[in-house]
Amino acid sequence: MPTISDVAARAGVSTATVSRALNGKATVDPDLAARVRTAATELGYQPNGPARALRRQEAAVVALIISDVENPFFTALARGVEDVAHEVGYSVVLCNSDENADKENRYIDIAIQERVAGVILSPSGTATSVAKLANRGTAYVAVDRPLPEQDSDAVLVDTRQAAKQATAHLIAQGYERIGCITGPAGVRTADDRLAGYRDGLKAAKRRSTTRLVRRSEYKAAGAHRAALELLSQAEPPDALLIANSAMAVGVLQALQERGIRAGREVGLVAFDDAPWAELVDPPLSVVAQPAYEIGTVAARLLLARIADNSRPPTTTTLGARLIERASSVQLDRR
Amino acid sequence: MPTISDVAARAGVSTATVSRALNGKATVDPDLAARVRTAATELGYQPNGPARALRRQEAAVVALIISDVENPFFTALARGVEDVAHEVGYSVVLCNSDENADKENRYIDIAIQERVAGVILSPSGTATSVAKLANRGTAYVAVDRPLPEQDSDAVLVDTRQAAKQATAHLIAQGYERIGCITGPAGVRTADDRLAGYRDGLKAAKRRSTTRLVRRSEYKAAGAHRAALELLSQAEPPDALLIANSAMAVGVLQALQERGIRAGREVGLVAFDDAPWAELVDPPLSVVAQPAYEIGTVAARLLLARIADNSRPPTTTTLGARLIERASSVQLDRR
DNA sequence: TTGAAAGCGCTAACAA
DNA sequence: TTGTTAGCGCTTTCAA
Repeated sequence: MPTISDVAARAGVSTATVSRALNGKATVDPDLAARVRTAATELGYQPNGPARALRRQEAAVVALIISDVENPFFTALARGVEDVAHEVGYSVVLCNSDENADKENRYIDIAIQERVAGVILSPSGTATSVAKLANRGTAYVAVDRPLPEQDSDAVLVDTRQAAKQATAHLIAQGYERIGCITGPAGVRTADDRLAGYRDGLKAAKRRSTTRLVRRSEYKAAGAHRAALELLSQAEPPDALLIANSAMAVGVLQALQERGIRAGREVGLVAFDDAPWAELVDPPLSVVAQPAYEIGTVAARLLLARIADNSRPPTTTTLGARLIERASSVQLDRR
Repeated sequence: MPTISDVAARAGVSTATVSRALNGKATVDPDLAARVRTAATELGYQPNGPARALRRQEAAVVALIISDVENPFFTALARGVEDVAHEVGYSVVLCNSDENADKENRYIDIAIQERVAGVILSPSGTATSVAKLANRGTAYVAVDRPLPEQDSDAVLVDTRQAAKQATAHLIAQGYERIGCITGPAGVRTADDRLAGYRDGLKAAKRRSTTRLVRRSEYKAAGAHRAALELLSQAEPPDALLIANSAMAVGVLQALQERGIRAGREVGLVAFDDAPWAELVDPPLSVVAQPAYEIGTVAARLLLARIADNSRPPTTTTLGARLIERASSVQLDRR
């Protein structure tokens, strides 16, 4: 593997000049610079990243720690981050914390060890391992969920408001016993969606009851179990607000197994506009979140903080959009 | 940020001893080792990754370059790679080449620059930028698609055989004019699935005609267009073999728009068992690929090659499984 | 505009 | 078992 010295020898200059030429410094004689570039190409020279990072005390890399790579919401978000980061020459390292505080913590350690320029993460619950980043002065931005401390950059969705709106929609459609299947306690989006659901009931002077609420992992299997439980009750729900699209899969499976037609016997609204939402029968009403945009905004925020760590913290809250489809329209109204 | 010298000073030993203690070398006095660990914890010491990589001439990192982060097939594969890599203390860096040879090439350069221990990639077509890896002696493994040169490790699926089987199934169900919507020319899986489709027709003494074949990106939008084209013909297909699940979404949309019932007027089989495949009406028949397993096998192969670059190249071919659901059962047979 | 030289933090060869 | 020391490849003063 050729080094900068090999290039220098071949071009007949010092390593300092090679470094300057290859990094586009203006203070290099054009002829020399050309000679250096030629030599580099001929040798197939690739700079040694770790050596550069060691010397510069920072790598042109940002870490993105998300809680589920298999969740389309997060992959869309990831693309947003990538697109912005690449524009300015940063690489993005994707890490999957699996909604697991230990894994998250481990990835934060790795990010610190690798001396990345910054970290974007969807914090998994209450663990404050993020404090380590703050202590070290590493730039970071929270996405999807805020951090316990308020003094950090964050890009969020007004998910409570969206849940309230979705609930109001179900009420307006004439559903009587509206239930909610949300994510684990302590995960902020899960709590907010539940709170918004309760807001919606309250605004319509409905009583909310824990008998119609279930929590599970943000996955199909848990939601499947939760739905079966709810449907087995003496007074089962006639509509459900579901906290993400993976859970919606579980709920739809449960309905199918029980032979219950979605939208007729049980109205449905789920968070996240999955590509297949229009394909199920009846088409699934959803709350569409601006996942890609969350990623781009977060990346820009991170870059700004990398450039100036003293800037005041910013929280950006984006809106979500309710898309009404047939799964939430009462039969007698059709 | 504390360095190894700070830890050494605090523990009253040399940096060499700190290094040995923290890396679990057996030749350190247990008492000293304990003192070192205490000092490290008290200081919140985190080793400097680039410095270590520079000295060791290799980072405990493998790069995974996939052609589409938003494709569940690749995210499942990624989890397989992750799980195996983490077991042995390697980090995984996920890169999204977007089916774009330039981006792929760029990521390969980055992988080389960062001196990763190895690369797993789904090669986007014919570009042989992979040769750079070979030249430098960096370990790599191809997944999903083989590389032009045969002398490298690869983990593949016998996708041609699977496509043939799926086509035979459609024929057995009584479909007459079976079409195929596959990925871009030059992408090996796309070509293989088409070849398998033709194999299937041939085995049944059917003529294959290009009028029933379309290609597009491996995305919903392209498949949507392709399906509309096929359905607009004088003699439209009465069944379709679709090369992945994102494309299946596009095709199902097209059928919906045209008011054509899948499985009745047009039989369907798609590659990849998406979580929603059972939820559409009628449930979608699929060719399930062992994505997670591809990832685990590839990771183990890569680790073996990192350990011994002289071992003979291995190609592992895994099977796919046809899951027959109602979308490929002729109405008169139900 | 260029070169010489120091040094980023770590590990490993060598010496004690 | 421990310490001393060289050096991985690069960037960046500092001096010329």
